Amino acid sequence: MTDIGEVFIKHLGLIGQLSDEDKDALLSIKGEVRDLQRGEDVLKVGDRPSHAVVVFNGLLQRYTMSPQGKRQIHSFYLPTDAPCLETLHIVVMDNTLGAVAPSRIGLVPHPELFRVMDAHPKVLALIWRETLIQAAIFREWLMRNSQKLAHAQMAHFFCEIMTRARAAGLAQDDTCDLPITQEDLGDTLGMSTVHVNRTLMMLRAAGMVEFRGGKLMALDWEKLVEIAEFDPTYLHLRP
Amino acid sequence: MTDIGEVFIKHLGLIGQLSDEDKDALLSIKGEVRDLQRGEDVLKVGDRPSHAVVVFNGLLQRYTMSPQGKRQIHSFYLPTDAPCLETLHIVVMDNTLGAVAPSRIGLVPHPELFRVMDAHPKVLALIWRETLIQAAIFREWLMRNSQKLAHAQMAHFFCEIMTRARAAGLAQDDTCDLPITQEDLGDTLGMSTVHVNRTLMMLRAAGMVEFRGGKLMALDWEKLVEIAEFDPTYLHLRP
DNA sequence: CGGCCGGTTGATAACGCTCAAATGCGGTGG
DNA sequence: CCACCGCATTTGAGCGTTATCAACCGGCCG
Repeated sequence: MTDIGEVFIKHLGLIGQLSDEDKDALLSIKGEVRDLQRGEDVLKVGDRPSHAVVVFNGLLQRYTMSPQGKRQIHSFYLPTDAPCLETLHIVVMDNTLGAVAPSRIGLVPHPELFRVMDAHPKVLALIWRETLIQAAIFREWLMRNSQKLAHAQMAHFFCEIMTRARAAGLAQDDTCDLPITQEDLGDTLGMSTVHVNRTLMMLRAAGMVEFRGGKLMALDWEKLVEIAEFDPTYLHLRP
Repeated sequence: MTDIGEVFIKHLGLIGQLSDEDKDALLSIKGEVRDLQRGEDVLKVGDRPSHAVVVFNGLLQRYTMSPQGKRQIHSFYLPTDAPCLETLHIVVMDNTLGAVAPSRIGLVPHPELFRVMDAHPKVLALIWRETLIQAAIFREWLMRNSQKLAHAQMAHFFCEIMTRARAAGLAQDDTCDLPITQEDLGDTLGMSTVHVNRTLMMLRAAGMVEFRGGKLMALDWEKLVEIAEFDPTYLHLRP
């Protein structure tokens, strides 16, 4: 599936309702399809983008690098997610969007989006809403990384990914793809690779979760949610 | 100054340009003025707000409480800031907005804002932009709390507050108000009160910054910026 | 004057980092 | 098919940062 409109319909449908006219308008959106290799960046710090992005498959990351070369990952974008909608109103990128795994994306020209939003207020409202939900996720990550212990942090992250994957129809049973390394996980949670490894083994030994070879398996979802104190409200998904 | 329109003009003026017509429209906004005591909340978790907020004076905080009663502060709002614009498109509050210090605020009915935004696309664009800048700040806080050492974290926070206060015309020389306790600071940076105290004394002893009695004084701004690795780009202020 | 809140100080322990090395594993070339 | 290489994961040991607990100080307000 490489139709930008379809992805928007699916993604925005998770957080609100679209009329048939809105959907038709979204389907009229034209953009460029592009393949990315692992580690390749699309939008970089300082860029003035003229496109937003949608993810067809693979996995994207949003991150910043500190002067000493430390990376902080701010978000992951699963297939059907639409990163960088904020570029519609933020001129200069203060972070970088890239592929963590080989990915296929769509580049959506801003004018196309403005055209649809101008004629369809509900689409504008939902796209705005999507950017606000991203902000809510940043807040949750701030809380998670600031005050949870390593194992609870990690459990919380896994809960979020699994919940989002399920909502997007990307999970089978209690399994979903998460093609990242332990180093990526460390740069997400703000902990060293060594500690990521040890924490991961604890969760594994406790029979809660298996994360290996880019696959995430929730072996005991209830327990995972419990130690993570995971409450999905902040994702603002439609019930 | 308790005119909501004037505050919006000032605040949005920091991040973009408004035409005279836009300004007139903003001045037509009517809302309720309210005084808050220290510790009083305006919008709570689970609320479905019908108003946004502007700060006339004092200081507001946005925060969440963990099940064990740990507080994470996500933002501070200085006078002229407009918190909770995101309630325009996010139905349910997943966090709480309250006063850290005695404050005077304006409650801005959503319909008033929609009325102005419908007729003035530039106002809509700037309000949207404002919510996106909030998100950029959350990202920076995530990075700060995840990978900086205590003293660098604190320096970074002080740099941000000072920069925002200066931009809003709230600072004299290298001094501005910051009416929070060391405990508040701890709940912001995700560290214990004891450690806040010790870190604060280090910065003080190093002659970089003085924070006492609700006043923040940058004694050596250059050095503060240096150890914080502070780069104000993420605030997206107009040059 | 007494109480309360915020700030300060000390001692101890937990958590997570760093450095360093070893293991496993998939892919490539001989 | 095997040897080798590079990358990710795993393991060990020692250290540093920060948390926790507890007590004390000092100012402000009733």
